[in-house]
Amino acid sequence: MRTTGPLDRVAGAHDAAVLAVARRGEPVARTGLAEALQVTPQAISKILTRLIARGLIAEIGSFSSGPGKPTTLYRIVPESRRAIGLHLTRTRLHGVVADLTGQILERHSTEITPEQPVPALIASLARTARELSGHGPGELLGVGVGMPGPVDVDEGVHLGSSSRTDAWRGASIRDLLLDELRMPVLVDHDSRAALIGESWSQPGLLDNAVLVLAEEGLGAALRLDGTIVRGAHSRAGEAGHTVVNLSGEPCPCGRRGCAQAEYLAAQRDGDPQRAAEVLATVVLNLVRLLDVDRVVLGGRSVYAHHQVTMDAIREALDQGLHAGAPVHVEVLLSTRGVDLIAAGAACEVLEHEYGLPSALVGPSPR
Amino acid sequence: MRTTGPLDRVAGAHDAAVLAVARRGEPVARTGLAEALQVTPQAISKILTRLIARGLIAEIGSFSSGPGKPTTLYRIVPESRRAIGLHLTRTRLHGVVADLTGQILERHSTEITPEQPVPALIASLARTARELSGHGPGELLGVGVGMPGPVDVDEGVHLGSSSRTDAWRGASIRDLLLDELRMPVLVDHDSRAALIGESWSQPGLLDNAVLVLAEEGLGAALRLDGTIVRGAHSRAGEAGHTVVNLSGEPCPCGRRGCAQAEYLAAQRDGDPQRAAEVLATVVLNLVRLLDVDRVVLGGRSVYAHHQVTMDAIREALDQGLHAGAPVHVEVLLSTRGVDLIAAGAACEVLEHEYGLPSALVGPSPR
DNA sequence: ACAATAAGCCAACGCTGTTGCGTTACGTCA
DNA sequence: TGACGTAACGCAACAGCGTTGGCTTATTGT
Repeated sequence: MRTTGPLDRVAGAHDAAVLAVARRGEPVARTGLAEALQVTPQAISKILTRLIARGLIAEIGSFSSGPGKPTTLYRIVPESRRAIGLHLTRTRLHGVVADLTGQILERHSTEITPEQPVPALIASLARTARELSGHGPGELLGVGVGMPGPVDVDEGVHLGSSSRTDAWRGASIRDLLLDELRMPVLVDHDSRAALIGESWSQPGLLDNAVLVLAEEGLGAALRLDGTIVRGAHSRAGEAGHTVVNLSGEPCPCGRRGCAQAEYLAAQRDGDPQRAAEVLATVVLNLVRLLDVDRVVLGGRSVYAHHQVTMDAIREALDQGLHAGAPVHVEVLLSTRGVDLIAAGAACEVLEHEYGLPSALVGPSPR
Repeated sequence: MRTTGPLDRVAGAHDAAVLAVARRGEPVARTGLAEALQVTPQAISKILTRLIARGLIAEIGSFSSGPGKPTTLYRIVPESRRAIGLHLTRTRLHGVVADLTGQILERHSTEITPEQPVPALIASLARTARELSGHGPGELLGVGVGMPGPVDVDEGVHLGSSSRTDAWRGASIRDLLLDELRMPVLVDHDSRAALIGESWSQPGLLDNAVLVLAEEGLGAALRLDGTIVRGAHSRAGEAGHTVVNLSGEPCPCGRRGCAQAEYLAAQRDGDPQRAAEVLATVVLNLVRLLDVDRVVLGGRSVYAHHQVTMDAIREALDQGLHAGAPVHVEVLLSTRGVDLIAAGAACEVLEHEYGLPSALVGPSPR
């Protein structure tokens, strides 16, 4: 987004809103957009002119129903921009290239040695990014990295996990990778990247949603009233360390009955049913507390037992919400599979460039 | 806020931001505001001119340090606007008048008969509002009502509690009271009103905060990244019905080990220590999940045992956050006491009129 | 008394979306 | 086949936002 004038914020927000509507894939028309953005059709013309000049939107034809001049139709140009997304775990590095709509154009996967020191890690990330950077048309916007554990997205540093010593703690992954690649880099928490990715491809649908990610641990990301929640220290989403069983399993974090401890214990005991029930409790707690209307599930551990997991969650929601009003909560399994986080990281780069700005007035008043 | 032009959104946001800074009570100067809002001093002059014309801001003098023309100082004019706030429970009706800064000017309390039918309830509310409307100078903006149970703030209707039959369920309290008083009315959930009130008087401080309210039940309100969370169906904040003890006390909502059930059971057993520990678990769960840096406690049940409660929460936070990074979470007891919710409801009216707008582009794209 | 300094005002500017009016392209019907 | 009504669209003038550059004002220090 440009930052010259003061009204660019208005223009930028409108541009982003039009792109969001267009991203859904269906052709868009002037009138519909005017209604969606609450501006006059004439303003939409100006906005579309800007977007067309930037190559993000193109005309695709016209549509006539009844008398009068036919409506001109426009579509997003997916191939106009690209972004690289990298999913980093302790043992693997999975990367994708995504176009402007979040569609995956190319994949690349590598094994990495666990507990790799930071310089070697940066080299691996850069190698995968370079491997992917050749594929696909359109301007390459940058590289997004999604990784487990708390991450400060503003500084691009990994804050270190709470339960163990960590070779990556405090590493300024963003700055190091930026120096290496000479390209914008964005580093964020894995589940947050995943949720941004899921909502990028279906704008508006996940305005009030949580994504629960069950990989090595149990994490979550929150989108409330349209905004991703990061929290005061960029640590929001630690659903794995909320207590669900006061007298339960001890957790490395020092407390008893953390959801993650209960979940892992059930898995260790070979009891996927109990694990699913723990997950269902976490989900129901989130729904009750945050009043989201959509829940997205992802992560290897969910994919492995998706049937029992989905059943347990649906049952818990049916029971738990029945007493109250007839609110409907949709439970979705991520359709991206193993690409979930890598694609999300790529979409986060797109969102950073072309997403809706959250605040109108610059920073908060101190 | 005016709605004529398209740029009023920019102006409105800036006006609100200046008011927010001024609300802290200290005199404000052009330069400081320019820095806080990230605009030029010249723009601040224009903004202040608008606000002075509306009577919201006044000049109070000048301040000279070193050579050069002295800095002109401005202050908010608290007495320029007023709002009425009503706190409704099953047995009592407590009302206040607050000025533009949220200071309480007058109180009025009444007993009401439990399970009062809706028409009588409206009459009681209107009587208290009229009683209060005479006090204090300044334009009276409207009436805010804070009440327990889920409330749809957009429609102004009480949605009915989840556990019992309810004479007020579905009552359009806002519309009925509006017809009666011919004055803007705003109805919201009690804990949400409370949090808005607390943050109104200290702008910016509670940008990432939860307020936990322990009255008849256990409720919460969330403010994340500066925005009050309402949720998809205006039901966010049901912290009382999150499970903390999978094999615990049965709850009227149908599940076992809900925080509220555990809390009330501990109180019933005359064990304030255990009740405090349940509350501490709820707070720690909220802090972990949402990464807030401030927690505000309120409600009669907290005031009665504030020492053990605060101690238990501080201890839990010390233990629970020690393993991770050195993040500091401040735990505050509300200073408003029994006025908490009534004052909050009044502030919610003020915020509706003079608060920061959340979104830049009108509605969300469908 | 005079210079140096800092704050604030005025006027012109670029940008936003809006408004009013004219143009274009279609379907319909005589 | 041609006139007419209709709906989408473009052009130009407009009001309002913060910005820019130059000038005025009020204080301190020499």
